[in-house]
Amino acid sequence: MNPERVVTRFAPSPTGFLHVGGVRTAIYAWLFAQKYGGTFILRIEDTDKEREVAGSIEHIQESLKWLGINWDQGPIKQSDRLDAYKKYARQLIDKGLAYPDPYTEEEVEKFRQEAEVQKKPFLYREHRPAATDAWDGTKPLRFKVPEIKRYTWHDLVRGELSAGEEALDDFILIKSDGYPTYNFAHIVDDLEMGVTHIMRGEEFISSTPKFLSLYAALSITPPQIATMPLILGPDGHKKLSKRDGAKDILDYRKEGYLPEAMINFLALLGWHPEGEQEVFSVDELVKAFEIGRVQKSGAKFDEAKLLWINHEHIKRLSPEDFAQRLEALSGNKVDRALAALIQDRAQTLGEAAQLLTTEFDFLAQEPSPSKELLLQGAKAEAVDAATYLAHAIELVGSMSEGFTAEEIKEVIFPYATDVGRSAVLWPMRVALSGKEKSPDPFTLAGLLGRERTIARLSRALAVLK
RNA sequence: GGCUCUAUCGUCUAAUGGUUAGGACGGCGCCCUCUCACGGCGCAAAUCGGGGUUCGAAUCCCCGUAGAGUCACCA
Repeated sequence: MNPERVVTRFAPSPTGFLHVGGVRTAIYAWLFAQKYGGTFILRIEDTDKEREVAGSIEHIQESLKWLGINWDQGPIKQSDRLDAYKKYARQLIDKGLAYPDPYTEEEVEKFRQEAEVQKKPFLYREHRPAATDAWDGTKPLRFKVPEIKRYTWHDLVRGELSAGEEALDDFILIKSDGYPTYNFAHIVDDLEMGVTHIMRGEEFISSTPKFLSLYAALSITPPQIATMPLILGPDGHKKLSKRDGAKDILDYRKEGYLPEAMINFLALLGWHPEGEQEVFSVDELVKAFEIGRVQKSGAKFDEAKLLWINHEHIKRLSPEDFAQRLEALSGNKVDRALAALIQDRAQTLGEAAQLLTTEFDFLAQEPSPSKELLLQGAKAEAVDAATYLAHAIELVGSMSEGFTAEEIKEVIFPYATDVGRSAVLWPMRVALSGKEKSPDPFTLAGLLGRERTIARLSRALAVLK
């Protein structure tokens, strides 16, 4: 493959947000272009003004930017290119391969219903008018399929594919509102933009013969086609849709998923390189990506595995990077020492941010643990626990040098091991954190510093007595 | 209904004619351990069914079955 020639594109329609299905198609097209040093184009297929949702284009761009999927060209809007479509439509008319549809929408709808009643596929070409007027732009312009035959083609993922004559029809090129259909516009655009490889979902397999007949009519060599498997919803076998709980990809950002984790997860949902590696950096994915290893069958979207991959990526972040991302998400300044404590514990940044205000608020809040809590896991009577705690306070108080977790452990641990670890460490830890669950007492003491440690321990001692 | 695609543990997948069918997630158990989390170790768990081809089939072929896609002035 000539690396200079690879041009791929992602061509969403601006009908709302991007969900994981669309994003994965974008990822594959982008990875492929990256791998071969090619060009990746963002094209907006806004030829259906009815379905267009305001703000979608910005939203789509923001989503791609968050993921780090950068485009080399675009966004190119199809609505800005109506002249180009007219030009090619004119070519087809001149060749006698396009004609205005004389029927009303109701009449066509009647044909369709008749076909359905007869349990036959609807084919407009069976009602193709014998003669038509010149196209004046007020009627839909239809393609006149020049040759009804079986088409066979090669798909980069599926191999040889073919479809019979039922897949060919006189489809609409230009709608009565002057906008082209997807079927026509994407072919013109891919040609003019020099697209070499098309990645798209399997819903387009059955219309591929239509495209191939149009390529032939325009004397174009079609680009390489790679059909992506569907992403299915978590329950059942249906294609993932907004109704099935498909979320806006930017919702994942809000919840504290890392973009690199998202890319890692989606890339592996329907593709896997050789070997058993599961966690990949984006660079590694680019290097490893092979279009031929894309899966043929659909994959269920498994939130649990996404969570796991996100956690893996969080753990691999530098502590400073983690803290900064946490700050970006929460909008608050984050204590670096606390951040270091929760980096291994939180599966998402959102969970991390929450930990900071709940389980890990012991730096800000003065704990006042009850006697019950102080003894809960201590395996010791109150009197004994009090004695041990008093001794622990003495030990800590006698430390003249540094006050790090390691040094505190050196002082306390031998004693605790001697008289019973749970009897010493549990009350001590609860005294410092006020929580049933928390990091170990040495870490806590190191964070709190000598004065606050002694204050908290003393307060707990009073409660025990 | 026509046309078309797909089919390995619950899930994501590896094995492109020869493996005790491998890994990961999730589940369960054990270890580490004052608790929680992290970490380590282990267990259960699959080739949709039936025919062929072959010394040998998850892999190739055929027939079923199941699921999916499509048959728009949507993409």
